[in-house]
Amino acid sequence: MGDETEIVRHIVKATTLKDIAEQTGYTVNTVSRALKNKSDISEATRTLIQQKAQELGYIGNTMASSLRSGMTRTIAVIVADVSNPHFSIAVKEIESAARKHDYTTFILNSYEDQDLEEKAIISALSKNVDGIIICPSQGGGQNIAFLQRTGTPFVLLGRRLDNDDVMDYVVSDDEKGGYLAAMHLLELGHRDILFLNAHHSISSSRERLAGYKHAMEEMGVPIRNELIREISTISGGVRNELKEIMESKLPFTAIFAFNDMMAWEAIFTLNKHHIRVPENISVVGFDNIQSRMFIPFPLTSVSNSKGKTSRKAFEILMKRIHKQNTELRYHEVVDTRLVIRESTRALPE
Amino acid sequence: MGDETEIVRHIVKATTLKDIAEQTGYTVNTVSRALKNKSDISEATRTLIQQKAQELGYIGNTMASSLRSGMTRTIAVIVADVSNPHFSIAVKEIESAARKHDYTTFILNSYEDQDLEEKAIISALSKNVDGIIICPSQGGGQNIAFLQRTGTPFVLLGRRLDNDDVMDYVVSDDEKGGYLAAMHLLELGHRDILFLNAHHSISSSRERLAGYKHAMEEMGVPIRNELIREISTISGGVRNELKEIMESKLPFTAIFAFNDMMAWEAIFTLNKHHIRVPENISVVGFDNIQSRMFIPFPLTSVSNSKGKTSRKAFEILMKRIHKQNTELRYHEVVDTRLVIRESTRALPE
DNA sequence: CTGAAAGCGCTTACAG
DNA sequence: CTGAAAGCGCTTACAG
Repeated sequence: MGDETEIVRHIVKATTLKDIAEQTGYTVNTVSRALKNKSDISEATRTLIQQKAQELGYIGNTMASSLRSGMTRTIAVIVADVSNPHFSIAVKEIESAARKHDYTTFILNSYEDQDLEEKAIISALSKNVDGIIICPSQGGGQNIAFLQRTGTPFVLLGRRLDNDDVMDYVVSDDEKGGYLAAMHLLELGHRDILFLNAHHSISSSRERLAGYKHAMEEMGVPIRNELIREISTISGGVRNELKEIMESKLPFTAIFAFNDMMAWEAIFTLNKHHIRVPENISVVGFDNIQSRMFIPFPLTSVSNSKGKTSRKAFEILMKRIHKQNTELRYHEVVDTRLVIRESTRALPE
Repeated sequence: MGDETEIVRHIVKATTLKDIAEQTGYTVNTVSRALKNKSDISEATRTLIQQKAQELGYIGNTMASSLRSGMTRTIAVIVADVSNPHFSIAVKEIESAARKHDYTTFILNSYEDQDLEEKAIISALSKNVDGIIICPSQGGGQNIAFLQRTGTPFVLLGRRLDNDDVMDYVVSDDEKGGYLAAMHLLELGHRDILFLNAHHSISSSRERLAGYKHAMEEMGVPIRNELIREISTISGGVRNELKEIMESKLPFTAIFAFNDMMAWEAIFTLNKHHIRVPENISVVGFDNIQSRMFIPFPLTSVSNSKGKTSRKAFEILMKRIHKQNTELRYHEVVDTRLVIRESTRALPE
C-alpha cells in the first residue's frame, strides 16, 4: 500500500421516514404519502413535510420500498464484454434512457460463456431487477429459457434465438448487412472474400453469413467453405486465425469481418506482415464504431444504429414491465446500411 | 412496432424461505440458517433443506436480506462515459473483480456534468450500495464532499481532489506520464509541442501539464501558453479546436493529447486536412488503449495499467466496506510508462 | 440443534 | 385528510 494518512471516520445514519415523522408530528404513513405527492394530502402538510425532508437531506430507501411494492426500478444489462465498444455504446445508451425513467442499471458481463451468463442472470434475479436486457451469449439458449421460466420481463438485444417467437427482441438487419458488405466487395471485383465470422450459435453470425452467400450467388461466384471461418470474438482470435491462413497460402483479396474490432485486428495483423489495406487487401467491418469515435483508420463498415437499437430495447422492456400489450411480442429488426470509407478499393484487372 | 406475435404469459411467483419451510416442516429461521451454512444446524437438516431449495430453484431475495442485515453486496461505479474505452475497460475490470467477491455492480455516467454526477450519487445511495468507485467529474469536488458526509465508503479512481488526504484514491502517475510524453517528443527534436489537454479542474490534466512543463524546462525549451489548450473530452472537441488552431496558422510539429481518443481525433482531423502522421506531425496519446484492442493505427501512448488501477480501487473499497484499517487512507499512485509506436518520429533537421 | 419474536424502512389497504 | 395495523422476505438476538 502506498501513502496512508490518518483520518476521522464519519459515521452517519441515513435519515428515514420515521425521523421526518417525529420532527413534523405526522405519522410515517402520512410522510410517505406526502413525499410521493399522493392526492389525498393537504397542500400545507405536503409542503411542510417536503421542506423537512429537504432540510434533513432525506434520500429514500429504495430497497425497503421495493420489498413492499414489488418494484425495484432497477434493470440489468447483460452483454458479452463491456470493454468492446459495440457493447459499451449500447450500455451507455441504455443507462441513459433508464436514468431518464428513474431506473438504475446493473451491468454484467457474460464473456460469451454459458456458466457466467447463468450466474449473471441469477445475480440479476436475486437483486429483484424489474427487467433484463440481454445479448444472449454464444452456445445456445438454455439460460434464456431459464430466464423466461422465471417470469421476469426481458428483451433480447442484438441476437435472437430459435424459439424467439415467444420472446421480445431487437436486432439489426444482419442479413442485409452481410449482403451489403459482400456485394460491395464483389462490385469492386473481389472474388476471394475471406469471411472472418463469429460462432454459428450467434444468430447475427448465421444471418450475416446468409447475406454473404446471397450476394455471392447473385453475382454467380461459387461459395468456398475454406474462405468462411468461425473465430472467437475475444481479442487475439483473429490474429491467430489469420496467421494460419496466410501460412496455408490460401489466396484472398478481401476480408469481411464480423465486427469492427475484428476488422481492426485483421488490419493490424496484415500490417505486421507488410500487407497494406486497401492497397493489397480490402477490408469491411461491421458496427460502424467510427461514427462514435474518430478512429484514424477509415474503415468501410456496416452501420447498425446502436442508439436506436438500444433505446428500442429499453422502450420494449418498459412496456413489458408495465404489462402493456401482454399478448403481443415485440420483434424489431433495425435497418442496416453500408458506410464506405477507405479500407476498400477495386481489385486491379 | 414491427412483427408482433401472440403468446401465453408466464406468471411465476418466486420461491421464498417460507415455501421451503412449509415443504420441509422447519421454520423460516432454520431454513435461513441452513442455507447460509451456519454452524449450529445438524448436518441432516442442512442437507435436507439445501436439497429442497435446489429442487424448488430457490433464489434468495437480496433486497429483503439487505434490509435487515444492512449490506446489499452491491457497488456503484460512476464514470464520465462508459462508451469511452478508457472507462469501459475500468468498468469491465471492476465488474469482474466484484463478481468474484459476489458483489453486483451498478453503472452510472456523469458525462463530466456536476448535476448528473450528483444525481448519480443520490441514485446509488438510494439503492443502498455498500460502496462507490467514482471518477470525479470535472468542475470541482462538491459532490464528493457531499458523498463523504453520507458516510458511504468510496474510492476515487483516476482523479484526485484538493482535499483528498481525507479520502481514498487510486490514480496513475500522471505527472510522470506527461513528462515521458513531452520528453520523448523533445528528444526527437520537437520544440513546438501542442498540448491538447483536458479541463484544469481534472487533477490528471493538471498533473500531466506539470510533467510536460517539467520536461520542457529540463530541455531549456520556453513554455508557450498558446500551445497549451484546454478542450472538452467529449467527442468533437478536438476537431473544432484543431481546425481553429490550423486556421490561426499557429505553428506546431507535434501533439500531445490528454487521451488516446483525443489523439485519434487529432490524427483524423489532420488527415482530413491532408496532414500525415508521423510524416508531418508526431502524435502522442495517453491510456494505451491499443494494449486492449488491435487498433490499426500504431499510436505512441502513455500506458497507465488500467487493470491494476481498477483492481486496486476495488480492493481498497472492500477494505473500507469491511472497516479494516479505518484510521488510514489509501493513496495509490500507479506507475506509468511510455509505449513508443509509429505515430512519432524525429523532426527533420 | 431448533423455534418464536422482533425488526429492517417502507407501502398498502382500510378505518375514521 | 390522517392514522393504526399489517406485511414485503429476510436476519438477528435470544430462549429453550
